Amino acid sequence: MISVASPSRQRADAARWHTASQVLAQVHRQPGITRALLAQRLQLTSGMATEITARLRDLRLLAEAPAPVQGRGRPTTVLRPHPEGPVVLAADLRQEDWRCAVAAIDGQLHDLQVRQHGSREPTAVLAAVRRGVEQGRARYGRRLRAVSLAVAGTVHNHHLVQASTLGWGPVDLSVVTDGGQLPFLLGNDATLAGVAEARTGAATTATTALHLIVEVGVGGTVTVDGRPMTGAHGAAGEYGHLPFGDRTRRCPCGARGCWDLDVDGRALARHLDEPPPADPRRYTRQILARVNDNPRAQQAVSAVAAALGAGVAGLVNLHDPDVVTLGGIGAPLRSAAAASFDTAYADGLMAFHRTQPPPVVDAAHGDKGALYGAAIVGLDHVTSEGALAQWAADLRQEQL
Amino acid sequence: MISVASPSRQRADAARWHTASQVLAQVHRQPGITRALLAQRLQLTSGMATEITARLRDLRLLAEAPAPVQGRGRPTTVLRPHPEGPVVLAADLRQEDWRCAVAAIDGQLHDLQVRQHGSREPTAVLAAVRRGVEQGRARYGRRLRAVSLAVAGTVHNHHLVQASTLGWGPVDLSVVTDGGQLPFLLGNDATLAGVAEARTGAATTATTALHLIVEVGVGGTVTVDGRPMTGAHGAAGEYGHLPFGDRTRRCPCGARGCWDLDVDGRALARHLDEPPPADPRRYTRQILARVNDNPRAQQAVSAVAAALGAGVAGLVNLHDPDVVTLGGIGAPLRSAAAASFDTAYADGLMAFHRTQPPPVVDAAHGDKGALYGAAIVGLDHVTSEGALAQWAADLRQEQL
DNA sequence: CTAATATGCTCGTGAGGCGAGGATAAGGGA
DNA sequence: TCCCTTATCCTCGCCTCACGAGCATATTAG
Repeated sequence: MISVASPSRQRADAARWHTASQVLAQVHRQPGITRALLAQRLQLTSGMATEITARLRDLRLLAEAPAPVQGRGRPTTVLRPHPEGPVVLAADLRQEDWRCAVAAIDGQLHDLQVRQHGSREPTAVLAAVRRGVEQGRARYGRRLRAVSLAVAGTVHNHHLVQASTLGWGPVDLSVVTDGGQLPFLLGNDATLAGVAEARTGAATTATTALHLIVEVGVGGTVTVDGRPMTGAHGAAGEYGHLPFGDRTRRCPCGARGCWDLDVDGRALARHLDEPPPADPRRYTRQILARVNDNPRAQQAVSAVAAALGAGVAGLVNLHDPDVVTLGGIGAPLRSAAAASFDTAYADGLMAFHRTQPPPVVDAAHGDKGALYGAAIVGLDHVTSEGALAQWAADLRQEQL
Repeated sequence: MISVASPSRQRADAARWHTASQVLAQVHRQPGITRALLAQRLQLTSGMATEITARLRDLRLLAEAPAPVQGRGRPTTVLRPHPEGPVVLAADLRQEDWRCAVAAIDGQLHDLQVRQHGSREPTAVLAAVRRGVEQGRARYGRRLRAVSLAVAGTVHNHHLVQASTLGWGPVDLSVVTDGGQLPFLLGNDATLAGVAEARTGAATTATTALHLIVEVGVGGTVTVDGRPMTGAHGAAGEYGHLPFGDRTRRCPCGARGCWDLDVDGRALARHLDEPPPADPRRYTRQILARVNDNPRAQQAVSAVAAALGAGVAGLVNLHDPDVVTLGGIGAPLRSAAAASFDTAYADGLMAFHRTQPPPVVDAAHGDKGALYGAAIVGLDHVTSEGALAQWAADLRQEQL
C-alpha cells in the first residue's frame, strides 16, 4: 500500500528528524563531541539523549565509544560516525589538478586523491572525475549519499557557465554523478572555501565573515552563520568583477574596470612592464620570491597589495563583517607588502570602522578550502531532515 | 513559587508558539487572508486551524470576520488583527522631517504623522519623537509592544554612529522609548526600505533582492527571503562607500573614491561646474526638471546615470539578485537618462548575465519605504515566539 | 428542493517529549 | 579498602498536543 504524503504526516516526519539533524550538525561541527556535552548544547534531558543516540545508532548514523576520563563522575561516551554510516564524495576541479575525497558525517576527509589533468578538455576531465565517483560508489555502495563538486568557475542555475582559468565555456557538470542517481551539489570554489573558513577554519567565531581568495582574479563570499550568500542563481561572490579599477580596461568577463585586473599576476606584470603571464599564479609566486632583492618587484607588489587593501576596505564598508579571511595568493601578497596593504585598508574604511577594524587574517585551509567546503555542503545535505528520512527508509528496505 | 526555566519547559514553550508565529506571519504577509487559504499554506488540518484560530482569538491576537463569498461551499472567514491586539510604533528620522505611525499585526499603518523638525539638534528632535512615542503609549497602553526606528545614518551595534545629512555624530537613540520599558529596534533607513520592497513592495517574488536608494549618497541592502544582510554590527549596506569612483576624491566618510560622490546632487553640480549644493536632493530635482530644455543638464544627468548604471552592474555581478529596486532620486534619475543608464548597466555586467539581466525597477513604496520597513521589523519582533509568549503571560496577569 | 462543494468542529487515539528517581561508573579521602 | 561525592546514564509513568476520521454546517448550481 502506498502511503499518501498527507499534510499531517509530513509535519510529523519533519518534527521527528529535526532533533536528529541538529545532533548530527553538532557532531559535524565538533568531531569527537561527548554525549554529555551534546545534551547540554541542545538542551536535551539525559533521557532524551539516551533515546536519540539509541535511535541514531540503530539507524547507522552514529557510533559510541568510551570517552577518555576527565575527572570524577560517570564517564560519558564520544559520538563518532557509524562505520556503516552515510558518506559524501567531495571533489574540487581546479586549474592545475583536481582532487576528491570522501567525508563521513564528522567532516573528516578520507581517501584524499590529488590528480593532474591528463588533458584539459572538459570531456576528458569529467570522465576522470566520473571514474573517481564510480570508485567511491564501488567502495561505499549505498553509503555514498551525495556528490558535491567545487569548481573554479562561475556557477549559474546549477550549471557551469564559465571557467576562464580552465578555458571552459558552459558545461554540464552533473555527468560526473554516474547516471544521475546521486544528489549532485555544485558550487563555486571560492564560495565553498569561504564556507569552510566560516565553519571549520579561521572564521568559526564570526557570525558574518568575508572570505576573499586571489588566484587568477578574486573570488569569495560572505557567510552568515556559516551559510554563504549564493544569490538568486548561485552566481554571487564575483568580487573580482566589481569596478574598483580603471574603467578604460576591459576584462575578459565582458565588463570594464574589474578589480580582478588590479590584484593578480596580470597586474604585477603590468606594473613591471612585462607581457601578461600565461600562468598568473606561478608568475606571482616568482615575483614574490624575489621581492627582497628587487626594488622594482617590491614596488609592483606594494601597488597590488594597496589595490587589494583598498578593495577589502570597501567591502568591509559594504558587508560589515566580523572578520576577513584571505586565501590563495592573497595571504602571501599581503605579507610581502604589509605596510602598503594596511595603509590602503585603513584609508579606505569609513571613519567609524577605524577604531576597531575587522581583522584581516590568512585562511586556515590553504588550497584545500574548496574541497572542505564541498564536503561541508554535501554533509549539510545528507544530514538535512529530508535526506535523513530517506536514509532511514532505504535502511528499512535493505533490512527486509 | 518561581518556576525555573528548565530545558524541557523552554522547548515545549518554543514548540507551542512556533505555529502561532507562522500564522501571524502569513496574516502579515497577506492581510485579509482567509482561514482556509492559511490552512492550505501551512499544511494545517482543518482541526488544527480551528484550534489555532480559537487560541489566537482568546489571546487577542486575531479576529475573524465572514469572508466575502466566492463560490460554492461553506464560506470561510478572513483573519484580521484583533481590535485589542498588539501594535508597534514605527518611526522614520529623515533629514527634512520625521514621521511615525502605528501598525497592527497585518502591517497596515495607522495614525500616520509627518512632522517638520523644529530644530535639527539631536535633543530637540529626539524629544519630539519621544513625545510621539508617549502619545502612542497613552493611546494604546499595553498594546504597544515595540518601537522601531529607521534613521538616515549609519547604525553600529544598536547605536547611531553618524548621520551626515542630519549633521549628527554618535547619538543614543534609545531615549525615545520612554524609560526603556519597550523593546527598541533600530535600523538604517535604506536597509529598512529594502526590507519593505522585498516583503510588500516591488520585490515580493524575489528570493534575493537588491535595493538601492539614492538621496545624498547611496544606501541599500540585499535581502534574502525578506531578511536583510545587516552584517556583524548592523552597519552593512553602505553601498555608497564602495570605491567605484575617482580615488583622488576624498569622501566626508573618511574613505576615498566613494561611489556616493558620483551619483547624487554633488556629482551633478561637479559636472555643471557649480559649487556643491547645500541640499543635494532638492538640487537634483531642480536639475531633473530642466533636463528637457537644457543640454548641459541633460549631459550631466547622463553622466550620473551612467555612473549609477555601472555601479549597479558591478553589484549585480557581486550579489546575483533576482531584481534590483531603485529608490529615492535613483528612479527619476534613471528615467531622465534611460539610455545612458541601460548602456552602462549592460556594459558592466559579466557576459553570462547579459542574456537575462536582472530587471531594475522603481521602488514601490516611495519615501515611505523606511517607515514600512521599520513597521515590518517591529512586527517581526512582536510575532516572534518569545514575544508571543510574553504577550500571553501579560494577558494572563491582566485578567487576574 | 436536492445534490454538490467547501469548510468548520468534535473527539478518540497515539506518538513522543518530560522529568523524577534510581542505577552506574568513576575519583577522592580516611 | 570502604564509603562518599560527582557526573552521567537509564527506566518508566505521565501528560501534552497534534492527528485525522467522521460528522455538522453553510453556501451555490441546477
